[in-house]
Amino acid sequence: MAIVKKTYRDQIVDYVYQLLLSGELGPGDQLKENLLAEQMGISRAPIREAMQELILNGLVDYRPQVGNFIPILTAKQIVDGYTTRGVLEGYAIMETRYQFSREEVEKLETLTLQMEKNAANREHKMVVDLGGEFHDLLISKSDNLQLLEYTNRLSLKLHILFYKHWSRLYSSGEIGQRHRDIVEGLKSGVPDRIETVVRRHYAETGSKIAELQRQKPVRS
Amino acid sequence: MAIVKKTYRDQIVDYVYQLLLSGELGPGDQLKENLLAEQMGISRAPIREAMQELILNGLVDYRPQVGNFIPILTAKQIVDGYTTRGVLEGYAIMETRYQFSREEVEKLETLTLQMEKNAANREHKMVVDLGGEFHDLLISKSDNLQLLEYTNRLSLKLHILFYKHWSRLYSSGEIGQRHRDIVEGLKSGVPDRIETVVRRHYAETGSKIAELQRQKPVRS
DNA sequence: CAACTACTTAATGTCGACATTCGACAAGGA
DNA sequence: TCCTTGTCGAATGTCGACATTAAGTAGTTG
Repeated sequence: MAIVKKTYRDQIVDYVYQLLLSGELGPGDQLKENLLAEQMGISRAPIREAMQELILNGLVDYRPQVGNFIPILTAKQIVDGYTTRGVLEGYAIMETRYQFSREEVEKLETLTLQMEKNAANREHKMVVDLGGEFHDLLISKSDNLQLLEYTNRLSLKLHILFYKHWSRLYSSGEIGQRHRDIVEGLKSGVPDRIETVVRRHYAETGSKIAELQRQKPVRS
Repeated sequence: MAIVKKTYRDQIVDYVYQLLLSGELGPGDQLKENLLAEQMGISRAPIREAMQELILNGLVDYRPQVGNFIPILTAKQIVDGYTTRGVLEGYAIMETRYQFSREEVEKLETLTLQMEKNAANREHKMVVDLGGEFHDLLISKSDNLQLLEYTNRLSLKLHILFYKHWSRLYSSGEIGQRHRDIVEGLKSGVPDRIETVVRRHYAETGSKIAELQRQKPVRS
């Protein structure tokens, strides 16, 4: 395992991700270049370059001459984000539906059971990790890098911005049912079927999160 | 009409677009920060920030500690790019298929005829402009900003990188048939139909351009 | 002659300081 | 009271210089 010497820019991006995931930074907060530079012991130049990446990935709202802010998404923006994700991943999975081996399908079913179990035990972190594994396996067959690029960027954005909500998203039963539907759609081999199931899955996830957001729209 | 005072960063991005569209810059060329700074009479800082945007939009390949280069896309990358565009736009149009008025559909048909006519007269620039208008009208009904963001970015990337090929893409008859198929799919109101037609349209466009690229893979 | 090494060059990566601009707040007047 | 205006502070936008690194080149050695 090679030790890659990352440029400051990448380190800054990761650092901001951590701030967001840990809750130290939330919707509406401003990312001040001076402060970040001071905290990391570097100058503002690489920070401003890292900002561009965060802006383009939708994790930061840029207001000229004013600053960069963590976006406050409306319910519609949340739903639209997940809908778009469903469109991208639905296609990726549909197109590669025949490439899954029997072992891989069984792995998906095992992951579903594990998710159900951990959800029942309130092991939210485990549920999230297992869900990530389930998701990664599903789209792993695609070799359309352009499609995967957008998919990964959008996944990252949604993950970082809404990670905190995941623990209250679904009941154990719902999680099981949802993922079983996806696996069944995949096993059916019918193009429309799997694509529709995936789209619906993300549409409903978006609605759920938008609903949670609505319950506490502002931050402390 | 307000005069918007653009930041240097945006001006640089536009400048690079012009260099690409005019052919002064082509696949494999390096964008040297010093040179750009000198040409525009500014320092390298805003140029490096503009680079981030170009990189994230796929118009520049970044190689750490080496430089930024205009990408040389493989045939598969070209096809994948257009395929992805078909997925995004196909969904956007499918979802809004009932929102088109009679006048707007007639406008689409008029544009198709005009494209045919101009293509027959070798007025390539006009064909491109009309095609853009056709395309813009088709996706104008969507209010999913996340979807439109990816769509627009991808359109821009493909437009800028392959603009030079458009003049030899299609015969007049092909252009007419293609766009008539899309309009017919829209008029049918059948979800699968219009989405499939749009996907196929872009898949074929991608194949065509990849083929042209293959004929002259390197640049003068 | 091939391969390895040290050097050189030219580009990117980073820094600290200065210039500019937005937004808040206070003072003044209708 | 409300609106306008001027001032001020803090943040972003930009600059020029220096540090670092990758790749080519010349030289050396087997």
